[in-house]
Amino acid sequence: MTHILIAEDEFDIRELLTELLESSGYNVSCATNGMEALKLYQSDSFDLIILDIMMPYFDGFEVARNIRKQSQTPIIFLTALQDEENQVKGFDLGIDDYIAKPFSLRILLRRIEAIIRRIQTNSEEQLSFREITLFPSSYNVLISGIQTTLTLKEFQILHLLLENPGRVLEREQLIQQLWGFDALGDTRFLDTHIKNLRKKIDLPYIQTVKGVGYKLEATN
Amino acid sequence: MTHILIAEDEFDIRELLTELLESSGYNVSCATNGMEALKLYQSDSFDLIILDIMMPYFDGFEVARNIRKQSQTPIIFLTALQDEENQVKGFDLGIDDYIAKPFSLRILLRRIEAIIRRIQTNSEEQLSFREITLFPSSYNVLISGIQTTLTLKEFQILHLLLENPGRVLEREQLIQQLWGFDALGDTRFLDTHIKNLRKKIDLPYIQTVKGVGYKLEATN
DNA sequence: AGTAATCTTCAGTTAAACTTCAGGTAAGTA
DNA sequence: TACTTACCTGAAGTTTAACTGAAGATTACT
Repeated sequence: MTHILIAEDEFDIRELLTELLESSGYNVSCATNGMEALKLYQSDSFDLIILDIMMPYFDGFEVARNIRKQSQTPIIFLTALQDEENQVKGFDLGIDDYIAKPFSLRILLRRIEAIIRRIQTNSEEQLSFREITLFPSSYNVLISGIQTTLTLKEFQILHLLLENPGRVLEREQLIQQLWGFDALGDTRFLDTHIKNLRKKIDLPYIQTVKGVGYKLEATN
Repeated sequence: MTHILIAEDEFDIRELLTELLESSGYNVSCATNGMEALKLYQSDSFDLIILDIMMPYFDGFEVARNIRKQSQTPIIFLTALQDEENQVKGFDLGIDDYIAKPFSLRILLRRIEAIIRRIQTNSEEQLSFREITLFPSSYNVLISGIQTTLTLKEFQILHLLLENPGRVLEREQLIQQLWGFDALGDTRFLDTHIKNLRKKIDLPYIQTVKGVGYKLEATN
């Protein structure tokens, strides 16, 4: 999970950011001043750092300079200082983006995503449920750590189930998404794929909801 | 040398940017509209793309969407459109930065540098996977230390595979990138190149994902 | 122009994946 | 309990995608 460090002395902004980022699926840690930020940075690992400039005990510039001595972790300045000098100074320290307050939450989120996208092109994403792990980009599946070969349709079905754990996927919905047509006539072929998939993963997680569809859920 | 593509219909801005970037040591190519930009993009390779949004024959959004279909080359929007909607739309297409006109030359330069800094930590002049080593600039390939002669297409395919180890490259994607057209009719020629490539490298790393494409992955 | 290398097309083959089928089973209902 | 409906399952049948060797077309080089 992407871990973000926020250093910001104003309580309201800190809370706002934390809430926004956590609800977007990020893991957030907060510091209320520069020194705390550096301490946190040393004791933990982060994928992205958001820094206010004007903070007590080391300002954003100091913190950025310090971090850049040791790593290339992406840094975003989020600050009320709009003048060109400070922006240039920031970028020359090696920061990745400079966002002026007041800022739009939507755009802040997009800019964060843009940077994360850029650094994460190499790291492979994965979906997990219990002992099932699926790697969308390599079409690999691990069951209890053992690589398992699935056919395309099986893979796609499992992919959809893993994207919606616990939620029932209707038969028609599944067929619509994977075959691209509305299920009109005989759709028994879906049963066959489910059967084969169940056999291969050999775990009781794919449950039938009679009359509706299938869901991914542990029995207990 | 870092190669930048600028697509901008206004003569003055185009000249200004070109001069600025060339004097900063970049190699610059220009397009005056969206279609020209896409053509240039197909015929040459770029490290960064700067797009105006409002242009004749395909606007910046269209161009960005098209480029993102085939690659992750960094894109910056440089536009008079300041509203939030367009910014969000841009970032959701996968762009890296959005700069509103009028812009400061110094800051533009810093933002460009920030992005280039970010991607150059990943750029290599040598790509390896197990006993395969490929040298992009000299078109050489070593297999278990032995120099191997590949044809251009074979080399390009292997290059793409090595840039994305483990990731499945879809047939259409491969054809789009190496031949520059959408795969419509018969694409059996790809099979032939893969066959020849497999024969030459003689290692079981190029794996078929039936119905999708090919990936580079060791069997065990 | 002539030759060699490379790329593309072709067609037969193989193998995998997908769908159909039909009898059986489990769940829900009266 | 009988009945209905939906789902399960193994096996058979069908389709489709990819592989392959060879031949034809194109391109590059001398």
